[in-house]
Amino acid sequence: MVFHALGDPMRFRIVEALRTGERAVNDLVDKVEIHQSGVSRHLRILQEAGLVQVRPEGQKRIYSLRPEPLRELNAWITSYRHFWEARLDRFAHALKQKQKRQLPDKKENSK
Amino acid sequence: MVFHALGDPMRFRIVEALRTGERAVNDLVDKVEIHQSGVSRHLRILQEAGLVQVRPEGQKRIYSLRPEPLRELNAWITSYRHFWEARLDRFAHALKQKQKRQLPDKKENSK
DNA sequence: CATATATATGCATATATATGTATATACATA
DNA sequence: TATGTATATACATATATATGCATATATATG
Repeated sequence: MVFHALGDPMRFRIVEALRTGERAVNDLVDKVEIHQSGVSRHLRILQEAGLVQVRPEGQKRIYSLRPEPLRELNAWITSYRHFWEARLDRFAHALKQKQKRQLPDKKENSK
Repeated sequence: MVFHALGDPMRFRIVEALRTGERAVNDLVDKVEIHQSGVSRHLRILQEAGLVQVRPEGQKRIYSLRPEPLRELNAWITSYRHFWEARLDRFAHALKQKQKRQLPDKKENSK
């Protein structure tokens, strides 16, 4: 749901625009060059994905980011970290071989 | 591009299936319940997004994850971390007040 | 209350997307 | 070479999506 919401370029731009702080709808319209109705609909989708929240202020409606889904996204991507490191190892192997000579036998419990 | 690629539920499942290691197309077909042609097309899209790579092995084609876009995704989400922490501070405030009493004046350079 | 401002939504439409079926392509093997 | 296996792709189609326009709704202000 979050990936889908961020998958649209316009919505991504809106999220990036909200990065620096809360914004009224028309402020966002000025940034992304689509019609106001489109921005409102994108905001709706972002809201349904939990990525933004609204706060009325007079006749304006102030949108801001909700950290929760971003935190979850971070958790998800973090769960792949071992995978990156495993990949890096391929290239880091030679380097480690070098290091072994510097630090002869440093707790080598991995196969 | 990466968000869009991961935004489709089937492609997300394929990525998750590749998490544990490389897989031939038919292995993936067994996991996600769509037709083989669909899986091939999703793999194409994932490949265009840089998320997977292929390696031929006999008549099979072995797909595996490419760490690079995931690393970039991590970099992107990390750039929002200060934002999360700012939000967390609202709730962490009371806790910090408590801690202050335990550790009276610990280098309080923040405003 | 009339009018202006800010935002959301119904409608129409063009485009994108996901999917299955059938088929092409590539490789292996008898 | 003929056949089987594995995968990709052309085609058709149903559905989703993004967008603008017009309008409804809500709030502020004269």
